[in-house]
Amino acid sequence: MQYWLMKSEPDEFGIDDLKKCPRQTAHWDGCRNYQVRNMMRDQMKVGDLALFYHSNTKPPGVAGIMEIVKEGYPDHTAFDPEDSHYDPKSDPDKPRWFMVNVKFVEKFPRYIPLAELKQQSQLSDMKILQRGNRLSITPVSKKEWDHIVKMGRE
DNA sequence: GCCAACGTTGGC
DNA sequence: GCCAACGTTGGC
Repeated sequence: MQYWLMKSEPDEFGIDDLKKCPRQTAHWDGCRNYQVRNMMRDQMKVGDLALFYHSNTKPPGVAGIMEIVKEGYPDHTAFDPEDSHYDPKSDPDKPRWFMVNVKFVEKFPRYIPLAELKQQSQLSDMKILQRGNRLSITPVSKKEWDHIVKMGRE
């Protein structure tokens, strides 16, 4: 079982939106980055847990936990010319982009701002804290996971 | 295969 | 709104 951190802009889709979805489940569509595509297609497994990270908001930070409930499958929004994530180079017969389904697990009683994560020496290796990191999904170690969950539940 | 130009991400 | 970092594109 693995742990992840998944970024989304709450103006587009935040943890409260996920909670309001039918069965509190949604597909994580729109990723157009190959490294992230590979993680969703090859590595993320049902039962894995992920931190829901709110990016491009004030302040950015970790809002809660979700669970992977469906493994990588073609991102159909790439086939739809009307969709903002449309990619004509992705063919339904040979899909270029993949997504997973996630289910709401928990919203932390306490939102953890990025600035606070940066203060934790135990978290200094986290991908999200490395400069220049732009991946929307990154793996999280068990140690980092436990530390962050503890902060969120304080 | 190189690399300049361009687009996007995302914190500040 | 700015801009650093990084990915992608496309001419050569």
